[in-house]
Amino acid sequence: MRYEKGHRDASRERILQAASERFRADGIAASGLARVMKDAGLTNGAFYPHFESKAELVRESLVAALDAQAGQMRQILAADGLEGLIAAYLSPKHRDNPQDGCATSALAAEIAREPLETRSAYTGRVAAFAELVAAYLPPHASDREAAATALLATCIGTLQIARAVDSTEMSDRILAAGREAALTLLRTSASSAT
Amino acid sequence: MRYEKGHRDASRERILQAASERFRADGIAASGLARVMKDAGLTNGAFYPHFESKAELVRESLVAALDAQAGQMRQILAADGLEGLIAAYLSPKHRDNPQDGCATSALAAEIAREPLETRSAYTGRVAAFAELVAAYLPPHASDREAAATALLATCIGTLQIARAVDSTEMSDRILAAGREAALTLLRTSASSAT
DNA sequence: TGTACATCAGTGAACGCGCGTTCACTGATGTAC
DNA sequence: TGTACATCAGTGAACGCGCGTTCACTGATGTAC
Repeated sequence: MRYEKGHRDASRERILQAASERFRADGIAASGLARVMKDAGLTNGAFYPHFESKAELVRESLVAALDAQAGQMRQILAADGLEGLIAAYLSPKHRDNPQDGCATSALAAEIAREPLETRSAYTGRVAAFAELVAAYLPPHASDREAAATALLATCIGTLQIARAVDSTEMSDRILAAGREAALTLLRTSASSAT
Repeated sequence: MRYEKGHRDASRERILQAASERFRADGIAASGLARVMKDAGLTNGAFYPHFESKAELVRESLVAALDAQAGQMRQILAADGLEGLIAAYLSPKHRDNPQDGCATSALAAEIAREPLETRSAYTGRVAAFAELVAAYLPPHASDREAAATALLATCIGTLQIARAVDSTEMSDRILAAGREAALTLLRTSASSAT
């Protein structure tokens, strides 16, 4: 072999990682492949042996980011429950590091404009997130799936507004308001009968 | 005058309207000025006598969209209260027509990457939205501003996820879950003491 | 053991295209005298 | 009243640039005989 075994796979992983960070940081449309490839330590031309098109890279890197996120969510939920997840999601650290954070809060509007195959892959992952969260809602709650989806939506909307405003003080207040609301939804779901 | 009085202002308004729709529909980075100008019934070159740069157009058209939205919100609130606003915001019609809808749900992530001046203009408008909503929360509620912000965030996050998923059925369920959660936040805010 | 060839991840220049932006010009109508 | 000029919103071609994509080539190492 001209390169050690696994070299090609390692390159592909580096491209996916670089792309998923770049897209979350700068947006999909605003990110060029040349920059992604440079971040991955490769040159322009090495892209197409790995991916068919930018659209395929978007889909694959989005799936990678979402699957990694699911793993992190599982860990946090196991350790600190839904309260822990809410605190971690609506934290200044998450707000200030979109490149390592939730793909939905960074890319939702752009995902809505992607080809069907990408949106379909996204849809499945979102449903999985909701199931993950629903499992931590009290078993007697009515429609846990819906409550879980709304809880996620509250977190996502809050983080996006917190990122868009230009005042740190106001942004912190928005995060706090979101945490409060998320906890309220959690408690309300806990007390609602089937 | 070579053109009737007000012609220039009318052109500027058409450019702003075309831009604000195009940006909300396709995103800022993915929208070209040539297309916007064509939508406004003008040619490329007529852009720069009206605006200094694309960044200025983004800021001005965003402000226009947000101010128009504030007017619509005021009307809906006056007629149907917060319940009416929630129903209108989290409706299939709004989901399916981003070009005429909420600028935040269409552009939040991109606004976060805009120059300070744009984010600053945005911040003021978001605070105004929160005030508008807060005025319809019961007067005895604790921290109405925070409750209003969280209510808006829930609506925004819900709409974005509803737009991103590829299944209409699931999207409808997401909207319903968001409406339910928003009403819960409204009721909880109403019953919380200062 | 030595030599010819195959393999293939990656290089780097080039393709056409649309981007944001610039600019010389048009042409209808105003004003000056 | 007639003529020369000023005004200015808009035209449309062009600028350099970075985009996604293509492709001839490299070079290290495998395999065949």
